[in-house]
Amino acid sequence: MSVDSERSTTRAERQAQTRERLVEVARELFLADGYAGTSLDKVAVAAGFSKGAVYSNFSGKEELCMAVLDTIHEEQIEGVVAAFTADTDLDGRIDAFAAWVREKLGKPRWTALEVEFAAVARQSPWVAGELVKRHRMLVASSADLIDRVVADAGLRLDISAHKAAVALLSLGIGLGAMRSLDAELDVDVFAETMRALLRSSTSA
Amino acid sequence: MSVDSERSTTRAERQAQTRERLVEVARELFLADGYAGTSLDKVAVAAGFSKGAVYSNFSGKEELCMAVLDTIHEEQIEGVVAAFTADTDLDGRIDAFAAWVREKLGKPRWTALEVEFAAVARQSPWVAGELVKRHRMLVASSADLIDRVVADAGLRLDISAHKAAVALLSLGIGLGAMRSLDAELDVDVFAETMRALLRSSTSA
DNA sequence: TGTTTCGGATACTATCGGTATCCGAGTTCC
DNA sequence: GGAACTCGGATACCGATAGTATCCGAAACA
Repeated sequence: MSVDSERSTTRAERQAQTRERLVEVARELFLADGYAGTSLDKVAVAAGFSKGAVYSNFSGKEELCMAVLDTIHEEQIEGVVAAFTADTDLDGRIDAFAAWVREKLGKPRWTALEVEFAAVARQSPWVAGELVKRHRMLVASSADLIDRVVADAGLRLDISAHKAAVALLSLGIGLGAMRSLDAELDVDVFAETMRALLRSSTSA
Repeated sequence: MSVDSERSTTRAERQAQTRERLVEVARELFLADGYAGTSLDKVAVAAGFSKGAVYSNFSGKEELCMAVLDTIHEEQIEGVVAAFTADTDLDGRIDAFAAWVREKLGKPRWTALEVEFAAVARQSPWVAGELVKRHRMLVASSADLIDRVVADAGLRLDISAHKAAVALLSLGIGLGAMRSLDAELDVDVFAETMRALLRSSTSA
């Protein structure tokens, strides 16, 4: 346990920095070129390391990408919650959320990565398990959020909040996937469908 | 131009048979193990040929998979049209369609392949272009179908048939992708969302 | 200061998509 | 009917890349 105040970086800190830098660079490359299109060597070199650094910080490509996605998810959730807790009425909140969706699905590099990585799960039980965990968590939080927002507006959904959450997430994923293929696809479909879902609710 | 009635197979016929057999075997393997999980060598050997046979019938793995997907699409479209032209009222048709969706999304090997292959498009302009062509065709036919069915029932959608088609397709894709990860996912969400979309229509 | 630990580098292997080349049966033309 | 040619499919090879085995040197420790 050194007390050398000069060397500001202990070994663990250095490794943490390395890991962070790798995730940072990998995030850019994965988003730009996709999962398959990004080799670990490219990531390592772009970060100023060798492939060995990747493997001593992650079990492999899958875990690296999972770490990248986790940083992305954090930001996305933040954005959604912000939209839905905006200090207006339900319509205003839906508008804010729709705007967020439009922005995120408009440049769909993120959803494309998400979908591509989900495909990897087919070959990797570990990825499948981790994604299911995150997915269930996401559905549960979304359902909670929907419940709160709808109750806040004095309504009661005809469909369960859980099902609404699944529908909206699926729609977002599917729309993102299609949009990443076809740039001309109209993304406003999401907002309209959401309104249709919420319209089928009665005042509590 | 031989008139030998005994040799039933000319060279072109043989090649067509080879191609057909390759697609057939590839379809099984792609559906079972996914795109990435299926090597061309496996396909060739399982079909009783060598990799050379694949490359003299297809430009590569992508074209082979596209051929496989085309055979699948043909069957799927048939199923959907059958459901929606069943000789009952709108509710009955929706029920038939919902049942079809439940069956197809329940064992989601097909949607998983679809989504995985869509991810390939990111690295391949050719795949992207071909998929966009098919996708637009599918949206257009679906919109037509919806238009006819809704008009048949004496209704008028609030949302455009085109947008409804995009929404339903996206939802199906997204739900299929999620379902292929999480076997416990409730697929009936699709039917409920579809009803919510159609409920937001007024009698013409 | 000698010893141990371990993060990261280097060298190597295996897999797989794709290319170049070859062979021989089927086709054509005289 | 036989010589010349065509081309579907086989074989051998290349390049990229995920993953593994091993090594090195500096930090941590006693």
